[in-house]
Amino acid sequence: MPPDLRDDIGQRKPFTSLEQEAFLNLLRTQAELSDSFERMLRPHGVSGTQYNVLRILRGSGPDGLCRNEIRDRLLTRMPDVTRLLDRMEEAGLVSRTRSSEDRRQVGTHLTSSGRDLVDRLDEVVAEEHRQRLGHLTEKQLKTLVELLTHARQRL
Amino acid sequence: MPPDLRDDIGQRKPFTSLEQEAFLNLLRTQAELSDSFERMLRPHGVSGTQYNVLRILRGSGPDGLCRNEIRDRLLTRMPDVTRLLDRMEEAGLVSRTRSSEDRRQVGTHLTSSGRDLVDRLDEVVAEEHRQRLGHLTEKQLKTLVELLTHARQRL
DNA sequence: TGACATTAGGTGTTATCACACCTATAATTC
DNA sequence: GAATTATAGGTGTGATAACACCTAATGTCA
Repeated sequence: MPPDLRDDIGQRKPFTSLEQEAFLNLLRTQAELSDSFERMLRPHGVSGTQYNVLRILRGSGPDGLCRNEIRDRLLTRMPDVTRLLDRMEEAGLVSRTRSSEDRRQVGTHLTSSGRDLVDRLDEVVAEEHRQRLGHLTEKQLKTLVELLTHARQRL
Repeated sequence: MPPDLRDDIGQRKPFTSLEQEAFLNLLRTQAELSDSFERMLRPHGVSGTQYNVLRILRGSGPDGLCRNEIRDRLLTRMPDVTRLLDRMEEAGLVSRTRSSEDRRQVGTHLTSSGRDLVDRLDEVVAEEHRQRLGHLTEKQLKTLVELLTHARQRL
């Protein structure tokens, strides 16, 4: 029998509701998986959010995407994408070019170095996910995805 | 049919593995729920982590807990609990007293104001969870908790 | 076409996080 | 019981996140 969250965080009282228990379990599980993910990325010099940006840009055309498009596609809310991209530009992972049609827009796209990095990371990332979630069966993973998707339906 | 994560973040390619899809869904769902939770707490002047500390301290004796105990019970890793507690002390939510047996230890406990706050928040928090997760059935919530607990079993 | 709103991007500033390192007290061990 | 190790807490510092606000370019419409 796996230790449940209450044992884990040394809580004595029962949870006050099933909704609360689900929320706290979600927080805990995400925190542990993300911590591990960030530690895996660290030696490669990028944060989880930066890796997310690299993947987003790899999936888009050679002109790249504008800041707001990137912001909207990020998994987590990030109010200061400008300086996130500043840092990535400084690290040589992305570069920016102001559009000539709409001079307000600045397209951000991968440099070859950025593309190399994200390509190289594919394998490590896949291995990380196998390590962390590979013990769940296909059916369990599918159910988990379904339930998480369903959980997001309430604004 | 609820929109899946790929629609949500404008991703064109399919996920590379079921494990990855589960991980990304977990990140996304947690981010949305936490954002909402933080927004709910904001008018009350505490962050999610601070609220977590308030609950931890409410569940412990009148002597409170030492810093490391609090750190270990937090849902998310937090390397700088000292200054987190500094801020809460400054806000009048907790107070600290150095132990006389072991002069290294400092017990942190709720002030009456801190206790009032966490008690008052019970209702709002319960309502928030109902709002956000109340559309899941009891069976779904239980399954979700089980799967999240299981997902945490791999170190 | 000129005023106004909207949109894209950026900046200033403060709070918070994160890491490495430091100090004081207690426990251990020779 | 002196030296050493372990433990509890704290500090210094740079990086990042968060919030409000600002500027420039484009759209809209009286």
